[in-house]
Amino acid sequence: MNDPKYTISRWVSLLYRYGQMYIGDRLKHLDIGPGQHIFLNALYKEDGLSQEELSGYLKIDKGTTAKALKKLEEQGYVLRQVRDEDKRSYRVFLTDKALMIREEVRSVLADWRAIIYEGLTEEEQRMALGILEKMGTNAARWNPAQDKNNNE
Amino acid sequence: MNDPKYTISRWVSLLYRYGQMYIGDRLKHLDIGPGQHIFLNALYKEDGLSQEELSGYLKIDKGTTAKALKKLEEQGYVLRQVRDEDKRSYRVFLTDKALMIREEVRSVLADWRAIIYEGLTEEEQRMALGILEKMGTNAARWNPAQDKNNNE
DNA sequence: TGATAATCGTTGCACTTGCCACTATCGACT
DNA sequence: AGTCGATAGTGGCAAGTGCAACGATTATCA
Repeated sequence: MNDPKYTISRWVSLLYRYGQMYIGDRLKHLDIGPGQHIFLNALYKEDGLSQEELSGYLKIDKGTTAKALKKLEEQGYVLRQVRDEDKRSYRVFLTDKALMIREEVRSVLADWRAIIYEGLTEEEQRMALGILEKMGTNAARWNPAQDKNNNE
Repeated sequence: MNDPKYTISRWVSLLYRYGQMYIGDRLKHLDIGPGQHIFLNALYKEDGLSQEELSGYLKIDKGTTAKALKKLEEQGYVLRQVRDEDKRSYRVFLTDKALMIREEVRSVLADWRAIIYEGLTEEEQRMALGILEKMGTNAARWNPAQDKNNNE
């Protein structure tokens, strides 16, 4: 009787994994893996953040953030400069190379969204985002690990 | 203007990763990692499946499935016996050890669901599942990789 | 000021996951 | 029966992710 209700995490898992595959596939010709686009997009939204701020905003471990940004820097999509006010931290900036592919990266996400939104009414789409946001917020609020990166 | 709409994948990513963390944390005393509970649960629902059927049902790569089941077998939660009718494939069975923790495993998932459902009305919860299911189905239908495991 | 705690970032480790190549077996077809 | 393609499962590789330990810098405070 309660069986079907247990499958939310299965759908979430599927959506996450398939999304990673789709994005990775569409961006691999730019040498951007599924672990990096999320940082690019965050920086498209606001440039010059520190790694800690990125970790807090995306709720991603700072070690993971460091690795992703290191790779993005090696590929020339990003450059990091030490802050004068605090030499422990960087400011992460997008390069021209990153700005050049901005629309392409965004359109990949938009395409993926279109795929999973297929057959949903406008109303349902709005609701989907709203509900996901609520659930995501719940998840983030619960998680103790989040205390470490709580700089929003 | 279209910025906020792009964040679905971010919520999905967050929900997936935090769910993995939560489940991993709650089950680590049983030596069950976040990569294994999903298989246990599938087997709780239907025992004796082959690895290929599990892969197809969960839409998970068969290599990943093989590794997860190998580990579950080493830990004594599962045993695999070759089918007579087809010696290439196994039947995967739960052991008593796995059945013994069935309710615990399920309650962890139920707890996680309760956490992310917090503040949602019954109606919204139903809708959440329905919409996730639609989006998941869309994702699964699109993905070409899925052709390889399409045994549902 | 000097000692101690907190913070930003890096690195190593373990685990999950997907992809690909490979083996063994099965099925279909001549 | 013999051959060849398809299928189930394995193992190696690479990438993403979280965690914990660490170094460097900054902040706190006695």
